[in-house]
Amino acid sequence: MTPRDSNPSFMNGVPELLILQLLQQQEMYGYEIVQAIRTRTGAVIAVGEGVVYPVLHNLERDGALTAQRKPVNGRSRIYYSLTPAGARRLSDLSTTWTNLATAIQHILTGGQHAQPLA
Amino acid sequence: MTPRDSNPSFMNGVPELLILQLLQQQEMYGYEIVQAIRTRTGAVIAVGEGVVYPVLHNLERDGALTAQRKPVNGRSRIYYSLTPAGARRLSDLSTTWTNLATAIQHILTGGQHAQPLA
DNA sequence: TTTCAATACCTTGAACCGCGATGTATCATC
DNA sequence: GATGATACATCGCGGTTCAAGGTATTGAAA
Repeated sequence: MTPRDSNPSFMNGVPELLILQLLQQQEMYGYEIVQAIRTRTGAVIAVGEGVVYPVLHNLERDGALTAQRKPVNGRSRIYYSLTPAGARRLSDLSTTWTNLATAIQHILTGGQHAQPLA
Repeated sequence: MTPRDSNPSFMNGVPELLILQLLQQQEMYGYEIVQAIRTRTGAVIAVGEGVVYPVLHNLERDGALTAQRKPVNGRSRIYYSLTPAGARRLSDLSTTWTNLATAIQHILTGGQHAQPLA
């Protein structure tokens, strides 16, 4: 009864988190984001365009991003910027992620005192 | 061509990682693992039995665990132990996870020097 | 000059994982 | 003798992610 908002897996939403974080630092376009994630993580994380573009569309639909089309070098780019709502969303996801990673790290270190991740 | 084994999402397999880690410390049975994860993470992570039992079955099938049935207080428990293969698997997953979490943390901290997670 | 690689956008089908629900059975408690 | 905790198990749903494909422009190579 009452379908309710379905429960996403507790580990999902990382691409969204990364994208929001990147856009908080500077406005970017989709293709740029794909490469930024690849390069800044030393290719440890590589999300494809098939992941990034849908996320961007959803975030824009939800009012977390604004899009602005700009022709550059004869190529059409769509630059995305964080809205205040997007910043809030980033803040929430970031907190959730840190709690999660800390909890996992806690188990991995054998329940001892948490070790720094790096 | 050549169908290949499909690529799991880069964020999956965390329950498996946690279970392997717990079993490395001591042998445990399914129901116990469910609660151990809940309590040791302060309820930040709560995987249900619908997650744990299938993972245990798969790990046993893959030779990463051995199962041993023990009646305790008239209740039948199935205790699982890590095999050497399981220990290797844990080591691999653990490394992968740490790399991943470090990479994400690196982006979250704005590409500066990584901050300790806890 | 045509062909290839890179840029830049996009969608779609399938896979997989995790989730809640559900089911069985035993034990202790009330 | 009903309820709740223990302990096992499975199943279908749904969401995320993935690879693959598609369009179009630019610039370099062949």
